[in-house]
Amino acid sequence: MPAKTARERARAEITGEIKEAARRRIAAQGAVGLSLRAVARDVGLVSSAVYRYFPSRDDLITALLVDAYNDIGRAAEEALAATPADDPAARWRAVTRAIRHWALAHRHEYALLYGSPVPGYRAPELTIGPASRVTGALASVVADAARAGDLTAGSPAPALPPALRDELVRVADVALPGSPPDVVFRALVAWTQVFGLVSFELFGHLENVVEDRVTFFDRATAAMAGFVGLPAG
Amino acid sequence: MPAKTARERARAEITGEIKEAARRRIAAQGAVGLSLRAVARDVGLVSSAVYRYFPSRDDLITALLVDAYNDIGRAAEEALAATPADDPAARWRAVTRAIRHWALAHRHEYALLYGSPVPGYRAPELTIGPASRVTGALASVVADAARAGDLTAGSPAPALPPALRDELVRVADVALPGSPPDVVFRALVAWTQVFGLVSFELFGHLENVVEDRVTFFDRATAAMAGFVGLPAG
DNA sequence: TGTACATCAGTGAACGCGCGTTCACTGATGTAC
DNA sequence: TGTACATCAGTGAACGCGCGTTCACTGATGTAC
Repeated sequence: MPAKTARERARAEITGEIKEAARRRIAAQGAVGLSLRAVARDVGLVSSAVYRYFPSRDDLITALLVDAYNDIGRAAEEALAATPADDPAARWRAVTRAIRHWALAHRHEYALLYGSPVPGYRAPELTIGPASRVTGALASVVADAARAGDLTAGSPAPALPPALRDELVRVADVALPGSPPDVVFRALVAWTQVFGLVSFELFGHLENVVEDRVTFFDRATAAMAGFVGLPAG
Repeated sequence: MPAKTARERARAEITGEIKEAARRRIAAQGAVGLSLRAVARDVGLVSSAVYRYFPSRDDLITALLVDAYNDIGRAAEEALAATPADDPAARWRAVTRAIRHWALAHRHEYALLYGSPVPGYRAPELTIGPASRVTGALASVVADAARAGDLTAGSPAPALPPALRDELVRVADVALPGSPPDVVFRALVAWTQVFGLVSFELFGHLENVVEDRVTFFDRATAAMAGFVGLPAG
């Protein structure tokens, strides 16, 4: 790698400043209303100058989307790495907690990732990789436990039709190597529960229902860990 | 009730036309981008005329929100009413299916209700009643079964701290009369799972994961019915 | 039943605003010889 | 090391657009006597 020129360093820095300003705007008003001109103003640039860095508003949103997926993914992976491998229930708790914490600390970014799609915006293929990191962290809690033979029976498995079993085998190959279809099935159900609960909390649907959110979340994910068959260490 | 005057009838009719046009706009482009002027154009009115019917754009959105909550609530209640009371698992299936069907048929309205909140828009108190109808239908499946003594053990209950138990007792009073805290707890977890899964499907997070959505949804909600302890009839 | 006045729906122009994107330009940085 | 040219970041004006909301008005509908 040749040494970076002044121009290259300046470019990287200003690209970062633009994204940072956009993140602040999103934190304040959400991603839908994100305005290139406002971002330019915040950075101290003329609006047309932003086009030297991002070809369009959509490209800026894509960059932020990718960053956010990587960010929440990293948080989940770090939580996983910090928890002993021989306590599957604790690992599930750690990863789900990390997801919730990241979501609370980045409400509008979470909404960008997991809320209603931004109208008129279509996320390109390149977001798929970063998007799968969080899910990968959750999946590996289950897959590691399954491979180690640590899973308890979990909830009684409903009879899965052959076509669905085949699909689940394919999912296992990609995300939960070594896990049988029943386990993959329960992991997917628990996966939707985690994000369902986080979204409900963030989007106001727990209002007047559950006030002690931390405790409820912990018990809920613990119950779902039991559903999946993850034993406490 | 005195007979309606021509003015009153016209008013009701045009109010309906405005809401209908707004619904079509939302179906096409989502609620965030909803424009009073566009709606006025669709109805054949000048934009300022809409203000004779709704004092502001936010009030129009509120009206649509209330209608949508009532609509999905009604769908859930009808599904409940159409299923024999002595088969709790079938009732859970019927209500969750109704929710998913309504969501698929009204994607953007679902997003308005359960997706990211519209920035700058704060739903007023009067939306709470209609909002609780769907949830009430789900809750009564569980509560009816509990009152009839039909619940099986369900998933092993994690030890709930006293403060949370108290909260759950309060929730039971409002929504699940006669259900003990453990049952309320599991019902809430299942509730978040249903909407988590529907949202994931609608918002594109099952892409490249599960393709046979109908089957997966059915088995997932069946598994969660088991988690709650709802017996098959 | 007819008249006089009050209510109200709808009009059309206007206010003030912000948006994404394009384009010809200037001046600084980088590169090749 | 110095010069000549190419690259590129940033400028400022402009295009064309749509938005929510207000306001004075006209004409139709409703009400009281």
